[in-house]
Amino acid sequence: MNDNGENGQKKSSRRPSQERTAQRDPERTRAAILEAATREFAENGMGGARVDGIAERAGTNKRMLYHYFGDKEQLYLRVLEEAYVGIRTAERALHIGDRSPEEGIGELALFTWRYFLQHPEFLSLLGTENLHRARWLRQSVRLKELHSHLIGELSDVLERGKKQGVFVETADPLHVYLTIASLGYFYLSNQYTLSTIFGRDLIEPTHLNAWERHIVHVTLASIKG
Amino acid sequence: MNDNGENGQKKSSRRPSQERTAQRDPERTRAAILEAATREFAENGMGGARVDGIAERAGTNKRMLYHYFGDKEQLYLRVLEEAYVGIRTAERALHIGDRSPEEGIGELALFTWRYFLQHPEFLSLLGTENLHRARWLRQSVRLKELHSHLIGELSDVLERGKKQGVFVETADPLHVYLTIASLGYFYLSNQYTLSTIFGRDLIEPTHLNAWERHIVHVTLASIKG
DNA sequence: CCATCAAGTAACTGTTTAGTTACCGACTTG
DNA sequence: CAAGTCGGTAACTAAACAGTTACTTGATGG
Repeated sequence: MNDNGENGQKKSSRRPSQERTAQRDPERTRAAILEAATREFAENGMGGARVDGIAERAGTNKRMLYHYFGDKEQLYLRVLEEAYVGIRTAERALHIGDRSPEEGIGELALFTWRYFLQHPEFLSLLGTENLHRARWLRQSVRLKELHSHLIGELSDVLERGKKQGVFVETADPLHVYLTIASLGYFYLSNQYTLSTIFGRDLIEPTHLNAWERHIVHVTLASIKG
Repeated sequence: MNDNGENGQKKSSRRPSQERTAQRDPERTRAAILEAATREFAENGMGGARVDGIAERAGTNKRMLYHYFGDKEQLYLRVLEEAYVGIRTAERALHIGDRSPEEGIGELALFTWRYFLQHPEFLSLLGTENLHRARWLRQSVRLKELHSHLIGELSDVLERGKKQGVFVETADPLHVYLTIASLGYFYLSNQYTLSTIFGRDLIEPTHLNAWERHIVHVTLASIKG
């Protein structure tokens, strides 16, 4: 298997790196398990996910999975944490405070919708976690502080809009965020039953674009003064 | 389903009565299994639900479950069908066309929110079914026709509102329904993760009432002309 | 150059699970 | 009342499952 034509270089001052460690690479194995687990949990939920399935997807075996992550539940929690870190990090990079209040809210709505669209596994993990009443999320120490920033930034934007008279005084940051997230989450996560019962393929680009515009419109219409 | 409410009365003048049939009552056993299955599937999803768990909740055993419903998957589909029939039946009884267009839409929004609030198992089943990409719902013959009525009625109300000049011309019946359902579904089905990450108990009556008003407000604000 | 330790494999274990079979007992009917 | 049917019970089976153990391989450093 090792037809790597490179010299077997040893004793370099640096850690054995990429090309050499095609066979043995703890970092990569670990990352592969995490990614495989994300897909397995997203596709099958906590009850339906199979440890063997994750190991196979990751191109390794159960022994490594238990070695790096303890057990199925701890692995699941890591997957969930990573998913939250992913969206909140990307969100922060938006800097919605740098624009006009209306543009800022519009940008947040657009970003959220597109992030949901590109990360169906995130929506799925949220659904699974809520089915279990946030049983694992509640145990997470890392995630609580991750979210105060979002509400804080959103709150600033709304305040500015209120002072400028473009937003109503009753506009609430949590309500605004929940509105944006609701409209994106439901449409995408329930697209399968909705498409079936209403006989319209919701994932078609035309409908997708119409709903994107709808989200921005509804969000702004609900707070405009 | 079987509208024969009482137990099967025979041509004999003396009917097998309550105390007699405490031991044997096919209708009740069947109904008990269906209700137990609804709870088990809602709480644990398809992958997490246990056939033994359903039998135990129903106060019977697996043999009866397989006798009446075939297997786990068919039982699940029956549960899902009944859940849809439940909401669509109650919805129909609203007769939103009997009021002014604005009141009609407002009533639909209120009804949907309150139904979701009182039937968390329905939301949970939807989530499970969508996790599996409507794999079982797609097989259902009964459910397709159930939903054309909703869109039809909603469409009439919107048309009337447009003619009266209270709704914008671009208002779309599916979008209106999706807006209402989105805002209710996300808030309730994701209440556990949301309450955790935002540190606010969303199920508290104060917040519940605020969100109810918000849904009606947002829905109408998005279509008012 | 060999002792050591970490990465990795694969077979195994005890338990849980969906689904089945053998049987029971009450009621109906010919 | 014999025979059959239907509602119901409980023990069983084969497969799947999460988690473990015994082992191999290969790099490193004394």
